[in-house]
Amino acid sequence: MTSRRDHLVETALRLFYQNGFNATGIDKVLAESGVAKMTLYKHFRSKDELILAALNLRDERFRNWLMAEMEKASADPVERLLAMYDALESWFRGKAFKGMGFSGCAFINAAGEFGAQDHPAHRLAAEHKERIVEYLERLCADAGLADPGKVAERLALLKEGAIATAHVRGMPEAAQLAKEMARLLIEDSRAQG
Amino acid sequence: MTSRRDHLVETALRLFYQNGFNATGIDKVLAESGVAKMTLYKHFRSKDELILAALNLRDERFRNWLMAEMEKASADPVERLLAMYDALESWFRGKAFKGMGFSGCAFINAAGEFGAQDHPAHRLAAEHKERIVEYLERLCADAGLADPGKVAERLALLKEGAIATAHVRGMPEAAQLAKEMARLLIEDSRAQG
DNA sequence: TATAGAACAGACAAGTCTGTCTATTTGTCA
DNA sequence: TGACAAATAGACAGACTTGTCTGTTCTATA
Repeated sequence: MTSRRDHLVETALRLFYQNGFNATGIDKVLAESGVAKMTLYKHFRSKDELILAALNLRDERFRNWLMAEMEKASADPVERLLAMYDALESWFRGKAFKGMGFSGCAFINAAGEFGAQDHPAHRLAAEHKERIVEYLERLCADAGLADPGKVAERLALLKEGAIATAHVRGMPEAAQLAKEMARLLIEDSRAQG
Repeated sequence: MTSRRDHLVETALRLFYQNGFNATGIDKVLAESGVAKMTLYKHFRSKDELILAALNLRDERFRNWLMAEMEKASADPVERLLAMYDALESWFRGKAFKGMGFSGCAFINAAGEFGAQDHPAHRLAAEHKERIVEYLERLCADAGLADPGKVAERLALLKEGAIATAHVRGMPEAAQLAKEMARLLIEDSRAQG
């Protein structure tokens, strides 16, 4: 049995993600979740706080999903890195998070709506991206690649490019473009290592 | 001397880009531009139409700026392709469009706020991206690269990745990461051609 | 079964939003 | 200077926003 608070954050995440943060009113979240307004304001001081809670949930959920997909694909670190792009493609095709069709990256979207670099939601987005880079860097190191930090940053950039392309242009196959480039990159890094 | 309509669209673009589409009210655009509300509604049927006009202006301005930067960098098509990433970096550092600090890609942001693929603003964003791919494809063909369409898509994906990374994480050096990968990619395409 | 905390419904304030309207002023061309 | 078109200010409607408040009902535990 989930708490009212969790249920609220869950609903908020879905609506914010699908329809945007500013475009989604507090009343819609309440109606959809069947929670009373006073309950919301008991748990959160403001809509902004609810937005941050929703993004924190997304951060945890998304990274857990991505890491699980990568880890179940193979035990080899290089194969795991490449499996990230297959996971992305299944996300782009709407097969990853039940009840939530693909609407781009929640954090890129948040950074778009809250443009100021020092806005809490924008900062949270940056942290999310950096946590993923850290994970990729560990895998690169495990794979024995030269300069794992640099390779991880490049693989992450390919991931962002695939997400933006898939969303803006409705082009899920962008994931495979990114994967081919990633393969080339890792080969190059091995030739030099 | 610019018409009232042009002045309105110019101001709208700046405010929508810096502060978001939904977060920017019509009244702010009017106050900032010194235009009367009735003048706006004489030229545009709704705020949505003003948004589309602003995005169309952005499309034209941005592509002209990018192509000019690339073309003044070199006469060699491969050098021109690589110069794109240098242009991106100067944009990320706020040196490209006077009065408009870098707030990510207006079209990625628009796709984020207007998530539905068939929303006119989302469609316009997709068209903008595809026009740039077409331009890159012409340059790839001029350079005699094998499969210019494929290389152009890859170079474009690197561009999107650099933009998203630079914006979300405040990391303008992402442009150089993308440039190095682009160089690797073009070399690879030449080896096969 | 009694009590306490949590969630409920629904009204309300104060402000913002888009879009419409009228009446006045400005600017241009003959 | 006269006439006509364009732009102005500012009020207004009606819907929507976030956040507060009151009083009722549910639920879990002692």
